[in-house]
Amino acid sequence: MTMPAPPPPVTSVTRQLSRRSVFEALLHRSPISRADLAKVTGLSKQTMSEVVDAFGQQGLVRQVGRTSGNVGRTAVLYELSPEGGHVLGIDLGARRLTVALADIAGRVLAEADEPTDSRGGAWALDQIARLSDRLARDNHTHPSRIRSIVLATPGVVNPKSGAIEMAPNITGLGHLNVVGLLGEKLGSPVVIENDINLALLGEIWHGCAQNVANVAFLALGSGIGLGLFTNGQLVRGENGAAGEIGYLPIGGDPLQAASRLQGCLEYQVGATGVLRRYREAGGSEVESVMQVFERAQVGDPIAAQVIEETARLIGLAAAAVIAMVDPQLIVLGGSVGARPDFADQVARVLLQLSPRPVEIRTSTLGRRAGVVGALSVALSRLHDAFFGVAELAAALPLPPPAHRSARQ
Amino acid sequence: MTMPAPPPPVTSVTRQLSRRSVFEALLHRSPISRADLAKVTGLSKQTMSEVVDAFGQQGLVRQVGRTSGNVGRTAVLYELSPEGGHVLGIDLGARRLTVALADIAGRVLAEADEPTDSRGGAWALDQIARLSDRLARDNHTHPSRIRSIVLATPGVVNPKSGAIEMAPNITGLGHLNVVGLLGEKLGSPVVIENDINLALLGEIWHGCAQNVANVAFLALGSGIGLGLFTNGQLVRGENGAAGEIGYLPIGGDPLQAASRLQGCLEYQVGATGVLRRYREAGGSEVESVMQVFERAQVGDPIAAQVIEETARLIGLAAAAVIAMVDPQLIVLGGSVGARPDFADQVARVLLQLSPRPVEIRTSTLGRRAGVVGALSVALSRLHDAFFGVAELAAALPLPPPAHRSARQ
DNA sequence: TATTTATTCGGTCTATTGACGAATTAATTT
DNA sequence: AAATTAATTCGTCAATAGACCGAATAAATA
Repeated sequence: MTMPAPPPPVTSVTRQLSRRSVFEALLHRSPISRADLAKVTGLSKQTMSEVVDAFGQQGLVRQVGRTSGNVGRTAVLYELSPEGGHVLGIDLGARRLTVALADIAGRVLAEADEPTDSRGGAWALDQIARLSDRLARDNHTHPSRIRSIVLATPGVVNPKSGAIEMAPNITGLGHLNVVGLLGEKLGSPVVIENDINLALLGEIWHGCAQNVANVAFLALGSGIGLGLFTNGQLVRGENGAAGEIGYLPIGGDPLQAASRLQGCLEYQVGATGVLRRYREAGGSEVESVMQVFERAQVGDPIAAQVIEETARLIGLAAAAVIAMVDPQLIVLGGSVGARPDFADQVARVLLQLSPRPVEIRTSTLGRRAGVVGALSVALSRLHDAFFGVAELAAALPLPPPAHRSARQ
Repeated sequence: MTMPAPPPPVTSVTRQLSRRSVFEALLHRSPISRADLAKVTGLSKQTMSEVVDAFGQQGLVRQVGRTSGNVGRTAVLYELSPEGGHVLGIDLGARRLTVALADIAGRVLAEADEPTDSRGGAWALDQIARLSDRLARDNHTHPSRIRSIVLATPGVVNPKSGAIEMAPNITGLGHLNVVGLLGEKLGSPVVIENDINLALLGEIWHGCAQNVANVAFLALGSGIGLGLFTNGQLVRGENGAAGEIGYLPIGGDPLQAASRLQGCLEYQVGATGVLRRYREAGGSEVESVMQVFERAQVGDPIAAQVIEETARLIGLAAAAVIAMVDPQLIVLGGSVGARPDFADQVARVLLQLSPRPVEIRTSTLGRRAGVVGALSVALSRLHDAFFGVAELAAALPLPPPAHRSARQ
């Protein structure tokens, strides 16, 4: 068994670029010969051989056979080796914990889930460690091979510190240094990101929002939240609180106490809000929003009315998103939002509202979206660690504002 | 007089990087010796000399004296030469046309403005060409030295084609190929961008939003508009229509005919909306929003009430922006928005609304913001043309979603 | 035999290193 | 005070290493 690949030794910028484009080509045209790699990347065959040899020694690529049938000498085919590294995606929800394992090529090797330990906090972290460990061992991967871990969690994640600042649904998570603790338990760097943001990235990677540069993900479940992707980038906001659209001043008096505390929109369309509205409208006793939908389907007019109103408010929120960031697509997700019937209602509302309506789709990954998005981020972090060209990414900064102007 | 620098001959990626960092150092530490450049950039003295010599031959840098007083041999000091290239920023407003000229180092050389030719369309373009030409010649710069031009205009600018798709305030501009016509008249590449977006960039470059990665610019004048800057990038949206917050479903019934057409929020807080509300509330005859403000200042209670309501709605819009993109700062601009008294009112409203209020500032550049922003974009486009590392900027894409998963 | 793959061998470009001369200030001697 | 020497810094030269490409060559196969 090869050792885990050592941190790539310092190579010059240009070699790093070559390595990077070769890796990319390997990623996309999996079994491929060196000659073809040279054609695809535009590098010379010699450079190609050097890079592939280096990758081979690092354990990043492996041979997978030879070409045959073509005129001429046969070529050795290469692909990315699973030995190159593994990544872990974790979705820590209030109810359910999901963990997924993938190799460096993005092949999902395994996925597992359990009910979240209701004691929360440190217990949940232990549970994550246990489940991750099991997943790795069951797939013939030593946990030490895992190089990058991303955790999806509800709440606001500070983009600078990586700390969880508001985790309303999981008790005692806000007070823990999750990055540190989990990183220690699992033995590799952990990054935390908001679950809705990751669900959005999941849909972009493997779901219904592929190849779209401007998408919004509107999640409606027990609460409401938004993920924004513009210019091919996730919008986190200064404090990681972008997308907290529960606080949109829509659907009620924003100065009301309940609105200020819980958020004006969330007060209406959050699960408790929907139930409250149903109750206040004279509906019979129910325990979950799902039940309200069931009632509506069997002809309860009050339930239908409550749902219609919910769709109207979500339509307004979608219109606000459209007015503000002009997405190409809005994905509806979450336990309520992902219902096709509900999405239809929202789309109808939007049609009446917006001068140029935007396509609406329902999440195709459903509750897997978060964990898939976590994998995608873990993966791209791993790739960046290997092949990132950090200093190049920076845009050419403009001259300093302190400059004296000729006339002002 | 040296010839305008030729398009930089194809150099290798690594040399291009060196050139780039040397240029950057020159930009920021204006008069600097080669030895210091070497220290700052980390390049060797030898490479330094090669690059500086090349720059000198291109006319990009020039000598500006020698050091003295220090121990050791004196050093020749260099700075960016104005011969290196000039850029033009143009703000084509409905009322006023402003043009500014800067050199490659970002030094603003001159600025001029005139009332916009009211016949609009082709006449306005002619006017731009005339004014630009005069500005260049008055500053001993042949128009052919201008290498990059950015035009600020109201309306939606398609980010892909660069065409103006909705220019409500300037007649006949939407039907013209402005990029082509103006580029031909002025002899260098023209880029068009929405005026509010450019005002935002202006405030970020030289105004009140320096060194902030997440800002929103809320412009309130005859209409209302928003500029968004997140992760250090401008948010344009899929069709360039990001920030069209006149259509936010705030301040009225969004299903009303007037709301659908003009935008729900704009119907209330746009200039005509403010005047209508003042009239409907029984106010005496006025012609402009400014007059309403004047009335309020001399004690007209109806005017004060109308303005208070306007501030309330802008506060709601700001709250929506905060909920959605979590900026660090909101800049108020436009003829109405830039009034400090009005901004104070908005800030007060926001304090009551938002769980974590965001700092609010008024534009410091005022009506110059657009043209300054245009300059900043023209400048960074010029820099990119010289020193951009286009192919490197692309992020490492994730593996294709078509990959088969082990379990799904 | 024609074709394709892979390797080897120069040649070019870029950047670094160390040595060196040139220019200037500081210190010391006459 | 003037002259000489030392120290320091700037910029160039020459040699070298890393990386890339193109051409030539060997190998393998329809």
